[in-house]
Amino acid sequence: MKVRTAPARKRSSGGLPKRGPAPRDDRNGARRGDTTRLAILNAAERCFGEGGFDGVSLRTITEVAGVDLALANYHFGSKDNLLREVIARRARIVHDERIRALEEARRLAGARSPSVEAIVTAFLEPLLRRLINRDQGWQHYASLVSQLDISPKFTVLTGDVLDPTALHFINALRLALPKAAPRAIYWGYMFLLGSMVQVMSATGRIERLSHGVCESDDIASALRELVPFVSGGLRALQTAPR
Amino acid sequence: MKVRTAPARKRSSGGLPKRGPAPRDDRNGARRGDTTRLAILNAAERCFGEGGFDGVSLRTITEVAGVDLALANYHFGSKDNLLREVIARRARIVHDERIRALEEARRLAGARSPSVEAIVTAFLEPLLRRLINRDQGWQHYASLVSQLDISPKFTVLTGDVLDPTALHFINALRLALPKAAPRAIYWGYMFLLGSMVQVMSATGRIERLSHGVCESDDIASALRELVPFVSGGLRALQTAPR
DNA sequence: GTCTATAATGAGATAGAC
DNA sequence: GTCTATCTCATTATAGAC
Repeated sequence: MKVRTAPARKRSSGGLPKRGPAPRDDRNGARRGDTTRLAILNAAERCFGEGGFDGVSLRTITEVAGVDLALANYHFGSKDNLLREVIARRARIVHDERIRALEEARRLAGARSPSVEAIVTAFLEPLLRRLINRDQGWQHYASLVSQLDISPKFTVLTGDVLDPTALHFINALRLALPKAAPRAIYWGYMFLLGSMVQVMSATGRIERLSHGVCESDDIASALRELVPFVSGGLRALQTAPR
Repeated sequence: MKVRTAPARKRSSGGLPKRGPAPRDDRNGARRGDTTRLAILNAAERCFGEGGFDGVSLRTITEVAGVDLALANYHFGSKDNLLREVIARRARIVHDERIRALEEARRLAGARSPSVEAIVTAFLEPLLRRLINRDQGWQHYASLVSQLDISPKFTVLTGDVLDPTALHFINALRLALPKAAPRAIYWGYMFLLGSMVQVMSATGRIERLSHGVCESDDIASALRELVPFVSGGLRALQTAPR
């Protein structure tokens, strides 16, 4: 995947669009193009989540969106950039909510550090709650992010968007686990990510392994195991011999 | 990815090849085609690991292998089947060694169950040890398996090969953690997988996050954190409120 | 902003000579 | 078993009419 500069859509040039008054097609005042744009964005999210970035073509995406093929490039410039915008849209929301949850945990803890459980929950809940609510868009987003997280090709892209969140929580964990070495905290954060990703990727594997005792899309149950697992794991890093 | 029946290579038809005596090209008695076959297998492993299954073409793979394009289909029938053989080759080895390590742990534990640490180590070590030794083939394999593990499209393929191992270790964990609910064990195994996958995928992300304190390819250090993390996490599942 | 049409390239797979 | 050549179809992206 080559990283290119985004062409086409000239919207951020500061002022108003050069053309005449924007045509409206619903009573909320959205421009006509915005609904196509949104349709492509949603279709791309679903297709990328199910098939992976390289496994899905713009043709498929625009078909699913019910729009013309050429509109993908018109609105997003390139497939790469479409992926970027798919990620950015929801990543912003999760980031903000995680930071707010972390601040709330700090407020509740007063002068002391929040517990590991509180920090881990502040990280996991904002995204997993939306999966518990069975929001399809978020489910596809979660599946996509999981795949990008593992793939060596996409770390640059995901890093730009996800690293700021990571640094906040690594810092919080450091304070909550004063006896753990920095190295342990960094790896611990990766393990937290990895465990979460297994829950988010919804591959259906746990159904097979458990003969139906567990279900990939029962995120509420998974979260009840995930928080103690990760918290217990992080605590164990404090006492590990080194 | 369509699952197809593998054509072309007629070797398993029971008897000897129909053609005359196999041409030899080295003193170990390998047939000429076997070295091409191996070259393709190795190139595919590397390319798939770095670019993902859909991100790499047979053209690229055969170029890397230094052989003609048509030979990929001649020897493996299809791209799908090539992937299958790439995985199967090493999965067998890891499976066998994991089972042997588990049996050894049982022998050492005598009448009691092996410790969680011993079970987790028996699972992790056979594969991670090869990464510690910086074996490039295994590194690419590990990266590939990590990606397949997350992708919804490939669970059927990976399941066939990897599920038997999983069931053995889930069973062992059940005995080592008698107070944990079955549900907790299944999810715990997934979290173990997820944490391991983060170590194996070697995306370089931890370098960025830790400003060089940790390194993606320092698997020995990662393993020293991974075993206590996972073991502590699994133990915490026993006492989790439900 | 949307459409038709097409450029330009790449994909997996195969037929047939050697 | 290997190679050349090619089939057939899909790919991203763009040009230009409306």
